[in-house]
Amino acid sequence: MARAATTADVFNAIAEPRRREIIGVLVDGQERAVGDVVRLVRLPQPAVSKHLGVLRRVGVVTVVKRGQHRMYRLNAAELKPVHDWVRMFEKYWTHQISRIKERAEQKAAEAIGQAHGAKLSSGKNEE
Amino acid sequence: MARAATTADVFNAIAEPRRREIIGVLVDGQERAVGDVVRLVRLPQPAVSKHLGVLRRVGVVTVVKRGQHRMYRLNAAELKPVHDWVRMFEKYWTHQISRIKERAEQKAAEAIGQAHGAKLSSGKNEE
DNA sequence: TTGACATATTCTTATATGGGAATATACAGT
DNA sequence: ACTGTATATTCCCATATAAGAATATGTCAA
Repeated sequence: MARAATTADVFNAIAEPRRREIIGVLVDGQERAVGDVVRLVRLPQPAVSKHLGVLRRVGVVTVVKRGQHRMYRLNAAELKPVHDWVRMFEKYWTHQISRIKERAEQKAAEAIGQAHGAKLSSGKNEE
Repeated sequence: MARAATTADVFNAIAEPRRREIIGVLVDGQERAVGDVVRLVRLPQPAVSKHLGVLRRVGVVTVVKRGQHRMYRLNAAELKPVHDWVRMFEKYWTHQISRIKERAEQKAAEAIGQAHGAKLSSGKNEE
């Protein structure tokens, strides 16, 4: 297999910097025509159309035709999986002070792991 | 140009599901040998080594040799950019009740937009 | 040294880009 | 119908995978 399609999921879709830029333009929840996005992100129109196409296929944006314009709007809910996933690591940077706390938790976890008989590496040279 | 390298930045690195899985294994901050990761994620060892290589190049994990093992540890700080970016959209799902609030804000923004001279065509249609 | 184990690297191959250029499609106004 | 505007699509191409197989490298132990 090759790399997953950019439309495979949100994580792949937002991996592209320009797509994040485009999302940024729509962050206010307002709908915008393609041309407006083009002006704001300063990319060729075909490029923007393609990127919007990817975002649409993943559900991150929605479209509605209005006259000769296509109005795109952010569907932020689709970004929640990313937020949910990365929130697992929030504790690591929320308070720099918490490093001490982390250490403690780590030690605790370590102890539990040992008690549980979790077989880690074969060597038992670890303290 | 082709697609950006998976090692181009954290966003590209975590786009791969298996890599997120591997990160998940290291979420407790504990260091683990490659073999342990292999057992936990149930992927061929070369695949795991490659994925860990990508994560290491991006800085999401760190390695240290210990005997014949290579101990990998999560460096969660490198994931902060993702968290920071996606947090821009947090408000859209934090309280479902906030939809009302959003509407209000949207209206306000819309008004400002109009005043700014944003041209929105009239008429309403869909397919 | 020999052998067993742990991990990385080097192929190959099928697939998917993203950008640019050119073109097609759709719609609005006259 | 004709023209201008807005947006999407197609084609080409350089590049980068990710998985699998095979192999190489590195390290411990007897």
